[in-house]
Amino acid sequence: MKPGRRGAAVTTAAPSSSRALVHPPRADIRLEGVLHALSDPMRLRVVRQLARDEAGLGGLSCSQIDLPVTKSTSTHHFRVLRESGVIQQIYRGTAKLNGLRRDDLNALFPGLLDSVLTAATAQAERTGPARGH
Amino acid sequence: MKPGRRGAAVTTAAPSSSRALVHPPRADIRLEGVLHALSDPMRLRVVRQLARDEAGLGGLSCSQIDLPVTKSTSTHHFRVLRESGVIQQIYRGTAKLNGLRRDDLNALFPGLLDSVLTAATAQAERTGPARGH
DNA sequence: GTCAAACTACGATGACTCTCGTACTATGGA
DNA sequence: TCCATAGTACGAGAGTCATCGTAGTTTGAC
Repeated sequence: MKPGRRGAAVTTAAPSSSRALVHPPRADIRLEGVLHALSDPMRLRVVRQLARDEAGLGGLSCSQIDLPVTKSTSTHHFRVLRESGVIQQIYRGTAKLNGLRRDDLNALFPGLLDSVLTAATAQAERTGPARGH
Repeated sequence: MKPGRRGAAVTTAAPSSSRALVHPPRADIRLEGVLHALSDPMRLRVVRQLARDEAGLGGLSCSQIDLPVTKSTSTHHFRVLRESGVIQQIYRGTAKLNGLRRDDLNALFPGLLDSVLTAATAQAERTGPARGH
């Protein structure tokens, strides 16, 4: 039996390498799903790191993002983020590059992502001003 | 979550009737908790109805809010909303009046509540009116 | 071809959630 | 006093979630 990719949602374009990842099309992204995805501390952490990196390059690989969990748990969180429509993932060699779906999120839920990011930063400063940066 | 005095949260003032409800003080409200509370369709529905009513009076009683679940499930959702800091509840006779904690939320997470409400309305309009295919 | 790196799949486990029904308490009136 | 109204408490069932460990796949380099 094949790994059987469920769904068959539009995969925006030809991946730069080979394997394809299923992303929900913009119209299928649900507010409840996005809020749920963002309500987990680990996933919020991923999103913040992606946002911080955003200006520079095209994305961060999973292993570049520092999470205090095992790799398989990490995979789980990245999948939740992708399937809820928060992030985009493309294979690049053996790595997988992650980026926020800013355009889609802003089109559907104007201001939401930014207010969550701002709130997360504010809360982090409030809670632990004496910590990593 | 034992009902037992967790934290001794400040109950903003003398209740107009008698029984006291425990609310988290502003500083204890966590972004993850708020996002989680808002990620449930029923609770989002409650919050939207409270927002719609907001201009007028002081609050809606639980039974005025239309939810397609039993009373005990309803109680559960109101508690999650209260304990996460999203709503405020006060007893008024046999009823319990509910209102959004707008000031606290805006102070902690500027713009978040409004962008969620806007997003929820937009999504409802997108999904609701046509229901085409 | 072989090997390491990066990530996935699968199965398990313990915790939490949403839902309900039934029984209970508190309040305000007839 | 008795009763209806509004909501709570408790317990159960079904489901989902976060986490892990182990085993597997894909890719690129040697």
